[in-house]
Amino acid sequence: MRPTVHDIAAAAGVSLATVDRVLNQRPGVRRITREKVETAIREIGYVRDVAAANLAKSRTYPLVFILPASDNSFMHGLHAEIREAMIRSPSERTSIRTVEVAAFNPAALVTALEKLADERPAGVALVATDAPEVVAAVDKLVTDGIPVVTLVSDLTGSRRHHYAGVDNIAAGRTAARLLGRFLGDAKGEVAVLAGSMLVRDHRERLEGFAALMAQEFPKLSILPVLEGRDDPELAHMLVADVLSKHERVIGIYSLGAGNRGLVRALKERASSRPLTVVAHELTVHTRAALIDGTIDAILNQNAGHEVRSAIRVLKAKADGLAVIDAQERIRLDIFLKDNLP
Amino acid sequence: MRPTVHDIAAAAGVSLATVDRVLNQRPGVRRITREKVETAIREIGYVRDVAAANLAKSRTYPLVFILPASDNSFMHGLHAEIREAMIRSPSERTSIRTVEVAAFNPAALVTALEKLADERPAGVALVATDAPEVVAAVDKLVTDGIPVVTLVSDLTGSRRHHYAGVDNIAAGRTAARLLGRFLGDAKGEVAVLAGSMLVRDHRERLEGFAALMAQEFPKLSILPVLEGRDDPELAHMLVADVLSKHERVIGIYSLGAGNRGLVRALKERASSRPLTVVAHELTVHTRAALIDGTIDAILNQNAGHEVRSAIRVLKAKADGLAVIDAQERIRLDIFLKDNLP
DNA sequence: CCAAATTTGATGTACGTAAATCAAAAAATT
DNA sequence: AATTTTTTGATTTACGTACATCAAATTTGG
Repeated sequence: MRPTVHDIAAAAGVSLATVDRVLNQRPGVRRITREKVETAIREIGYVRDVAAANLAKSRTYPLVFILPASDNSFMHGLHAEIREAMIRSPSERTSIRTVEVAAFNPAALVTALEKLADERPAGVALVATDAPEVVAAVDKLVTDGIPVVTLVSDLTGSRRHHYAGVDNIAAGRTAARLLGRFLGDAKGEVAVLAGSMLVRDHRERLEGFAALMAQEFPKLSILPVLEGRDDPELAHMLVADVLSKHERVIGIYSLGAGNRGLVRALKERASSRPLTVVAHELTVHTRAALIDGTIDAILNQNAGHEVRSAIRVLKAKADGLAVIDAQERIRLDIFLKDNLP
Repeated sequence: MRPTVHDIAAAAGVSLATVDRVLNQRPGVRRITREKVETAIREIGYVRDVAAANLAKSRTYPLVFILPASDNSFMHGLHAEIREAMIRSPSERTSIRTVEVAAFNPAALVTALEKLADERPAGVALVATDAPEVVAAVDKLVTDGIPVVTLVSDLTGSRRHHYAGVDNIAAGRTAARLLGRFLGDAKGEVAVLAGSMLVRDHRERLEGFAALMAQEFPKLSILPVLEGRDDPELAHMLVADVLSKHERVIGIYSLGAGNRGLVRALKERASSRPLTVVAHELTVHTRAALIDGTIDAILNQNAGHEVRSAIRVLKAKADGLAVIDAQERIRLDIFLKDNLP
């Protein structure tokens, strides 16, 4: 049987009330007594029964998700997963609220973060826009004792407790190797379509991609990055343009969202010269393109896992509990047409 | 606020005791009353607070894991993950016991399963050996109301509640495409190293691999399968032999465990002709070989996820609760040297 | 319509923790 | 030593559910 507060009391030779005072950091306990109790806790290996404690406290975990107001499949998917989590809220004792802020806009994000200081939620998850003032705002929350996790895009240099997202440098390198290996001995040019170089995850993917390409596949040269702003129309135009102007393009890496335009441009092109394409994020569009052979591989981050992981981590941090690191590592999914879920 | 038993009682116009009788299927309630209560439950959307219920019942979930006594890295890893889960047992209210049975031995497995009927654990997870008598034994447990999940290797045709493992046909197909694409235009032979064709997961991987190879990469021909019985020594011998005898081997698919022998054989070979290798299961040996370039890709199933998923599912089934399907899908990891965890 | 059987209600205890109150004891201050 | 202050103990209620007991009400059978 797992030890309870009664066992601590007996072991430390104090009353239940004193144990409670120590456990919940209530005042009115002498140093010596406090230490006696703490020793007893360590010695009998007591761990608070979180379920019972939450029951007694009628505790719920008010969580806030701050998301960019972006209109692409991935963000829609992320929203959908958060809605799913809201449905499960009653049984998980969470109460989740989402806040939408303008995308790629540090100021808007900072404003949203500052508002939370008074509200004091049990935890905050945010898709970070990478800027010093955002780091400061996040650090402020952390200092105030509010658990913070970054979602999808990290905020390096900040004191956030956790990052629920993939390693984007590794993703870029993986894309490079897939493209390089799939292209075999062929020589030629590779086009890169990104959303915006202002977002950290896109920058990191490009960084990893370019590094590995240069290092291992020197016979492939990378064309200047196309910034499609995750907009299907713009992406379509850019890709169609590069394909018509550059004869020697034999590979494309699409590292952002909004791949609808890319797929359309690929299907419209006149030349029948083979083209190897690696793209990010599994959506209805990329999935169809993978199946019909327009895209060769998709790198994906599972939004559902990211959301559930963020919630688990926030709850654990709010209670000062440990997390299972291996469980919370968000893996990079590689999908070929054969292992689609 | 989430409705409680009191709310049901008020809504149905009965006492708490009657609600309790209905909820816990205790006798002594008239049909009409029972229906009145059940309607109220549905209408106010009551769901039992499992945490509170488990507290009141002092409930623990006695779970049994039945594992083959195989001496390879993957099974060691699986054991390690179960030990980790045992450490977490107190806070998860589980009490986990493992049973080791002879590998590839239906009779031994059946004996172990039959013993469990009396013990009546809250759930059983087993690495299935594929045989009709095992199906019968599993179905017996299911009929007795004991939740059963298969782990790593499935038992098709049985009434097990869930399978915590990867889709092995898809894994085989994925291996085939990786190998085929990595080899580009090259023509030649491909060797396949398996553990045993008596195990379902190995059979399925081969099936998927052979099918996709024939369909999409006809210029690559598959040599007769080598059965290494997951034994490093035997695998070493078989691979060394096939490499020396077949000049035209340009690819290898290792779909079983015990890849230490394979790696050794690859490093020892004289010829410098390039060889593309896809193997299963990330272990210290395959990881090192991936990094040094001996292996080109590793397909992996995450044992930790499988164990945690099996536990979650067994607990949910024991309580008659729903599981989050997307969360419990065990994904096939594809590791290149760039996305290693 | 009465007795027996069944059904329902009322009530209390338990699970492990949180939180509050009030009294008693111990320590610190004068 | 007397007083004030601080510390500790004892006890109670609560969270939402499970489970048991006994009394009261209702239904059923004869």
